[in-house]
Order: sequence, then C-alpha cells, then structure tokens
Amino acid sequence: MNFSITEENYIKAIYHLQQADGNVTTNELAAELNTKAASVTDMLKKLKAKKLVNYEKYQGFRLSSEGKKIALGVIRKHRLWEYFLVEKLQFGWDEVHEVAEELEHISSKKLIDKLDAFLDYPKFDPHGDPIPDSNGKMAAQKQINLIDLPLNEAAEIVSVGSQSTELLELLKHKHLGIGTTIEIKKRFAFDHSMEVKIKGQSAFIISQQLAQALFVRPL
Amino acid sequence: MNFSITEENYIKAIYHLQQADGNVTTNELAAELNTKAASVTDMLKKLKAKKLVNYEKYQGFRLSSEGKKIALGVIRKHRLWEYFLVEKLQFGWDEVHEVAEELEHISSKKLIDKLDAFLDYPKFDPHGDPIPDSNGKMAAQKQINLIDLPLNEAAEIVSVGSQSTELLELLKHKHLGIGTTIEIKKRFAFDHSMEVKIKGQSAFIISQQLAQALFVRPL
DNA sequence: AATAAAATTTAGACAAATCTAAAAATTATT
DNA sequence: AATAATTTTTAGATTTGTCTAAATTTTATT
Repeated sequence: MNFSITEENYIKAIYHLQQADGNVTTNELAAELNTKAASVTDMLKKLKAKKLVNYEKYQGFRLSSEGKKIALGVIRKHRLWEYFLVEKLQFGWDEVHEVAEELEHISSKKLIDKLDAFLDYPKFDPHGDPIPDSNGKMAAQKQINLIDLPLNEAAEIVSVGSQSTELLELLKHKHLGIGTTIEIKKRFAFDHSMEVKIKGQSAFIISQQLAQALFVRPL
Repeated sequence: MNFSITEENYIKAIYHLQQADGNVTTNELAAELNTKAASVTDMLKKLKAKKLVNYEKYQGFRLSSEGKKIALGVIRKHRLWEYFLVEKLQFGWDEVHEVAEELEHISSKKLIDKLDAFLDYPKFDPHGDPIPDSNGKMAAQKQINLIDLPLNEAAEIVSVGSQSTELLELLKHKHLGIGTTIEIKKRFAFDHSMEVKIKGQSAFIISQQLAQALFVRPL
C-alpha cells in the first residue's frame, strides 16, 4: 500500500493529536492542518475505507493499528532527515522542520534504512524526540518538564518548548542546548527560579519561564 | 515562482528531448512521459501561460530561457542526490534513478546548496553526467564513445550505455567502472576489438560491443 | 425537556491533472 | 491537387483534494 502526501499528513496529524487527547475531533484536526472541517470529514471517509482509522460519524476517531504503523513510518523519516540536516548539512535545529516536512514523504524504504545506517542509528532527533526504528519501536520518551525534575538528579535536555530566537539567544548565552546534562541544586519558592548545574561548570540561576521551556530525560 | 511536481517533470523531459532533437513534438513528449498526447497539449497550454515554453499550436515547442533555468535546477537536484546516494549511502549506481526522481522535487534551495557543499561540489554524477552549479552552469560533457578515442590518449570513463546486469558483471570482472582511467593501445580491424590499458594494470583486450557501451571524457 | 449553540456531515461546485473519443490541422501518398 | 494517414487539439468526463453553504446531530443552557 502506498499513500498520498495528503493522506500521510492527515495520518501524522491524527497521531500527534491522539497522543495528547486520546480521541480526536474533526475541528481539532482541521485546525491542526489549516483546513476546513468539511475537508476533514471527506478525508476521514477515505481513511476509514482504507482501514487506517476507526471512525464513526459524529463520534470522533483514532488511528487503527495499521494507521499507527504508517504514522510511525512517516515520523521515522521526518526525524531521521532532521538529524541528517543538522548533523551532516549544518542546518540549525530551528530551521529544519519545513524541509523535513517535504523529505518525510519520499517513499523508498531502502533509502531510509540506508540513511539510518549512515547516521549510525540515532535514537533522538535534534529536538530531542525519539526516532522510531525500522520496526516502528522507539525509546519511551519519558521527557518531563525541567520544572518537575527532582533535586540533584541528572537529566539530559532533550527538547525545547519553543523555537523563538529570543529563547535560542538565551540558551546560547547560558551554554544550554540539546544533549546538555543538567541537575537542579536548589529551588526558590518566591519566584520559582532554580539553581542548576551543568557538568563541568559552576552553578547558576535560571528563571521559571526558562525552566518551563526545557524538557529533559532523567539519566 | 514554485512549480508542481508534474510541471517540473514536463519541463525536465522537454529539456532532455530538445537536447537531442531541437524542436520537440507532442507525441514524442507523451511517449517520454508515458502519458497521452491530449494530456501533453493541456499541460503545454499551462506552461505557455507561465512563459516556460515557446509553443504554437501544431508547431512543436521548446523551453524558453526561463524554462531552461527551471530544468537545470531540477537536473542539478537529481544529479546531486544521485551522487549522495552512491557516495554516502552506498547505493549501487544502477539503483539510484528512481529515488532521485522523487528527491529532485524537494524545493529548498538552501538544502541543495548545503548538500552540494557537503558532497564537496562534485562535477559529475555517478553516471558521468555533469552536475549544474547553483547558477545553472555545468561542465561541457564532451563525452565520447570509447570507440572514437584516439590511440594512446588517456580518458576517464564517465558513463555506460546500458544498465544491464550482464554489462555490470563484465565491467566488474574487468575492473572497469565510472572514474577508471583508460587508454587505447591498439585496434584490430578484423573484429574492431581493441587492446586497452588501465592505470597500474597490464593491458587486455575488449570487444567492439563493450567499447561501444562505454563513454569517456578525454583528460 | 425544550431550545440555543456548537460541531459535524452532506450536497454541490471547483481546480489540477488525467483520460477517451471526436474534430481539426498537418504531412504523406497517390 | 486530391485523398489518405498521421499528428495534434478540443470537448467532455473522471479523480483527488478542497471549498462554501445548508442540513443534521450532538452538546450546552435555560
């Protein structure tokens, strides 16, 4: 079975929405895809006919297990290409998304498996999201907000909540980035700021706002 | 201006046909694209409206200079991706074409220029065809049939006339391939076979049929 | 429980790219 | 030069994905 770019985009969007929500609604999906509810209904009928989605009129929907497989395949491609763009072509990790949106629809399985090998089977993309392997399995992300990391527990920064240049500027200044190992040394209740420590550096203070923008994976 | 995948495929096909023929006809193009003459006519009206093609009803057509620019951009992408697939991902040069047919439609200019840099600005693709630079300029191919190479003049093998496994088998056995430097030492009029020499090896004989399948660029 | 509001679906239309069958133009043949 | 054969174009239909506007269903509110 081969699917159109449009179908793949619908499937991927449903996957992301149902991760958060469980059941997905027509309006939600229309908003996600910048399209109209009527178009979503039309496409859902098609996807249902292809057994990629469990859908009953007016009842919302979710991916079938076959649909989930397709979604993971597209996500695998997206994230591997992002990794390639950043690690090999020197793109900034804030400018790869759009290009990967195109590359993720290249259909050759052989291509993506060879790319995976060339990149040495990376487990996380440049935004810290896990990359599914060729069977669709991926590391449990278990990524938590830095705010929620227990005291004195080392964790790796795996993603950031926004791509704004302001945030990137601040991260650069503090030498924080994807892959940095970080630990919380003390919390200050007054303003929810916290003292943190990066491996091999002396401790410093970060604000609540910044901590909320950082997602980490406990080591 | 951005063009659809279909439009790009038409433009590329017209480019290749007019290299050989000068003026291109509707039926020719329909055959090249495995489509029907009526579809070609429809698309030509569109391409004419976009000033990519000089076309008058029943008179045949060719690309405008704007059209040629688009064609060279697509060809640049196609050949750079082929080079990437062979050199970095270890594809065989006989299995990259289809994948490159998809990759050539990825639109990011930044991507292709960074890929070019990553590959160290290759001048020829794995089939020996020249790769246009980011301004659309490419090396004059000046590729000639090995049959026509003057005696004792070194040349580099740049492409092969067919992709058959039989030919590949023979080339492998004789240690011949894209990039090999070769020289003709003697010709035998009886069967048009020739004695050739590869750098650092002793001379051997190849048949007329094999020589005709090899294209070289004099050094 | 009745009605209002919101969400969803249907009906019908449109643009892109394609096709078949018929018409028109060109080219070849007698 | 007239007719036949070929090529090309037009006309009208089809498919995919989209839209607007109207109809239907569900959910919320009184």
